Amino acid sequence: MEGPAGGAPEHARLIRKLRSIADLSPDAVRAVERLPLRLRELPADSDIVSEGDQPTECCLIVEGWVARYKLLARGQRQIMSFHIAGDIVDLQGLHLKVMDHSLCALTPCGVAFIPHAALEEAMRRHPVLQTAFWRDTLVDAAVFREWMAGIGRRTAYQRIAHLFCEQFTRLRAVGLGDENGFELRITQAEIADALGLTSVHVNRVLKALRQDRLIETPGRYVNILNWEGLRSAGDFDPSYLHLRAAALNERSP
Amino acid sequence: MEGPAGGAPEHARLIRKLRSIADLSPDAVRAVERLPLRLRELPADSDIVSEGDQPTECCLIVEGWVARYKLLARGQRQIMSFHIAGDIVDLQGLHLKVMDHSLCALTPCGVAFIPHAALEEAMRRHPVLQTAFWRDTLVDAAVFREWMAGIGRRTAYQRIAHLFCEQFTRLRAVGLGDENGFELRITQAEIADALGLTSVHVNRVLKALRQDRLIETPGRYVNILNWEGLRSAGDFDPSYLHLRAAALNERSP
DNA sequence: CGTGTTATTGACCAACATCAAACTTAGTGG
DNA sequence: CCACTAAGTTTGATGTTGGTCAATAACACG
Repeated sequence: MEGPAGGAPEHARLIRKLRSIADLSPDAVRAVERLPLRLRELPADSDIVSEGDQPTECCLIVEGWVARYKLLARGQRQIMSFHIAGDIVDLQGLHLKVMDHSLCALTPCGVAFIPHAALEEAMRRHPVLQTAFWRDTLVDAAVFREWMAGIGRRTAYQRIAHLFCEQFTRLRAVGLGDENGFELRITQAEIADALGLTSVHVNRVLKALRQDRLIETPGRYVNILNWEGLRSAGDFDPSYLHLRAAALNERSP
Repeated sequence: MEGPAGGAPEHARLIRKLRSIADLSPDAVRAVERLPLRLRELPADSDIVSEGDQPTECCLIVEGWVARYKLLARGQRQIMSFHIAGDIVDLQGLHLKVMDHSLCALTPCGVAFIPHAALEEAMRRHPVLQTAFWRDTLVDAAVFREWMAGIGRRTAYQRIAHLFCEQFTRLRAVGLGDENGFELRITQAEIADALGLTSVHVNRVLKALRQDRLIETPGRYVNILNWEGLRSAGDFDPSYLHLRAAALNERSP
């Protein structure tokens, strides 16, 4: 019954993620492995949680890409973060009872719901887990701040370069993504909604990034031709991701 | 020994703030009152904490306005939040050891430093305090998200209207601010850095807001002439502040 | 294959930035 | 109390990034 990482693959993803940002005791790992998961498959474009909901479970992403977004008055959408396997996307629901935004599957997704009560019990028994989960919500906030700085003060070219650096780094930190690139499982319109741009402009900037030989984009794949060039174009410094050194090293070429 | 709110005025501000977002037991209130505070007066334009620091205390604002900001590659500044009396501005330092941004006094400020150890001890003894502080960091994150949506998708006019609604609501929620307005203790350049604009453009938009009879700005004061107009111009809905009903009602005209 | 989605490109436009200068306000020191 | 100064506000002229509108091309999937 025990998988290669000492639990079901769903638990393993979560443990890998928590290990990328915090140090877990063996005891805590076992507690995570015992968390009850209610597994579900969601089609693309379906909401996982919606603004106004009062969830009683948290949602762990097992497979696929998820977006956190708000809809504004004139129907515009702002995506505030992308999430990948291992992320628990609504830990905040533990303490903020009403959702002030929505979460949506961008690709077909495997997700696992964990009752708030089970998480609370695990945290009570293992304060290190409490630290890890709180820390995780703080890292999310740090990413919000970095995105805010990008949207407010960086050019479209810098923003897209920065986004690619961030996604690549985050995927590598949890053992996904390849040596020199990653599969970008979102459309240009979704990039636009994340960066405060239009899809037309995203398309033009991507062309420029290709022409500058920073990336190649065969199909849905982003192949990084020149990491240092992309990093400096995007003014990317991964400190704000607060990754542990071990996880960060996964990125180096 | 007990003041009007049952403690020194510095503690009272913090309690008032925590009460605006969470329900505190009398026991927890007493624990907050016993938190050791190291008081300091800071001149305007001085950093309270800087990017790269590894603080061992948290900073409570007792008087004045504070900005959270990042400096980017080309010397541009993005302000990510404003803070007022009662806010603990770097609770995240409890779990993220290295600051990924800075905090700066915009006005002369009274601040109180609280050792991490004292906060941790209080939270261990009173789990409700732990909930309240975690919740506070989650509300901060909710505000980041709202600002991100504004910078990414709202016009300059909407953003400024929204900011004024937010500041007014937050000041009222902790018992500061007047019936129909508040003292705006920041410059137009600082508004610009918060909203991803230039000070020139902020100035022009303020003129438009005045001409539309939404506000008056005698000196540093923002007088709200038409709350409903300002609210709808800024597409402001206070849900994301996650204020308790009692605190929210302080805003109604 | 067809049909809907996504990507790409062009022509034109608007919001906001940049540059520069004048004006107002708030301190500061004599 | 008044000059002097520095900071902040206001305004105009002009430039640029990125938006809008629209059409076509390339995919993806049943």
